[in-house]
Amino acid sequence: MGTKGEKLRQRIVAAADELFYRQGYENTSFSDIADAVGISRGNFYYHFKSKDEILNAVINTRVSGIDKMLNEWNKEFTDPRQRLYHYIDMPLRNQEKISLHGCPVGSLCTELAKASHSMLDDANNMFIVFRTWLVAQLELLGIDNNAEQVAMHLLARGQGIASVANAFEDKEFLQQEVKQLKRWLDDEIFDSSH
Amino acid sequence: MGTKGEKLRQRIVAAADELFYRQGYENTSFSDIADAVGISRGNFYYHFKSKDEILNAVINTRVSGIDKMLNEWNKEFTDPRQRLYHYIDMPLRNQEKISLHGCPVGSLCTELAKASHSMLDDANNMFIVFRTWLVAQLELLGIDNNAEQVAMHLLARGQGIASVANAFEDKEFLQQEVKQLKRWLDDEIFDSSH
DNA sequence: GTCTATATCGAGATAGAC
DNA sequence: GTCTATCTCGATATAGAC
Repeated sequence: MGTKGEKLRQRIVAAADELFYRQGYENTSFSDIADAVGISRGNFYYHFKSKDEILNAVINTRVSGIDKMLNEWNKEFTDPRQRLYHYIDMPLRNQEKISLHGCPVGSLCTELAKASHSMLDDANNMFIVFRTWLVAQLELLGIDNNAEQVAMHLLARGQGIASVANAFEDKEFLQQEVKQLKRWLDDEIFDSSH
Repeated sequence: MGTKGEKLRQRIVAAADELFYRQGYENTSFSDIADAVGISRGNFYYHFKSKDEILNAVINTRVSGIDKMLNEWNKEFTDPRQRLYHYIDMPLRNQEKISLHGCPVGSLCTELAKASHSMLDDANNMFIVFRTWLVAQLELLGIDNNAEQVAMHLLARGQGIASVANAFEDKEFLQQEVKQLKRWLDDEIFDSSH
């Protein structure tokens, strides 16, 4: 509500978000987050009663952050093709972080899946927001028989690029693959739609 | 050396291998492994002095297991194309496990990368064994200018399929994507090579 | 070799002073 | 609201009996 407490809460979530991305959820302790924010562990529990609670807050922040970003893309680009190019270029714009820490969406889902964590379903919403947006762009281009399938394919291609670029810490590979994915979009999607 | 101790050691590694795949490395405790094998925690330390040591053993087992599997494929299929089809079909053959636990190669590398674990380089050898084999098959088909790049592309496609299938626990998606990847191989690689 | 303690540490979580 | 203890638990790891 604009109070000082709310702002601190946001700072905690932001710090946790960054640490979960860099170190993973389970590798990040309350001490890590508290240290990053500059508060004590005890104070931490005033704002979040459990680790699941902060994970939930981080996921919600990421989901709404993705949603906000896509809305900005919609304003920035009127042509659905440009929007899709911009999506595909995303790994390129974040190549430094991705080669170091993978995709923030996929690596969290992978971690939660391994842990059989109940919040995997919530984390999947990060994917779903992207997918919904992708489907919308594809339908604007007249692709409506298999838009969902193409959208899922684009998600998977991005995950494959991020995973391998991360494992090998290889930015050149990432760049190659983004180029190749753009060609695929040109040949298979854009050409076939008119 | 065929002693009883060696056999128990192998049983420990096999149990750890399975548990690391299902639960992840860090989520698996010595107690988990000891319970699975049916020995005490204390006995465990007679065979492996640290958790890193058992991780190392699991990675080596997986690397040599992959190597052995690929050699068997080489015997089973003489045509490099058949071999590549068989590679691409691998997620299909393991679709149950992959939708539940992801790719055993990629998910371990992702976990070790997040933890900044020094053994990530060793884990990457799992990828490299596959890649080397893929390059060999592609070169047999006369693809030698960009065989490495195509091999890396195939690795990444597999990772994308496994990651998303795992996050959504979606076998249908996995099946669709394998089909699509086969078409890509037909159109982009096989057609262009003659 | 295999076991039962046990040591040690760091994690999540709580209580209560201020 | 924020802090300093403190509790509890489970993990890695060790010691030493058998």
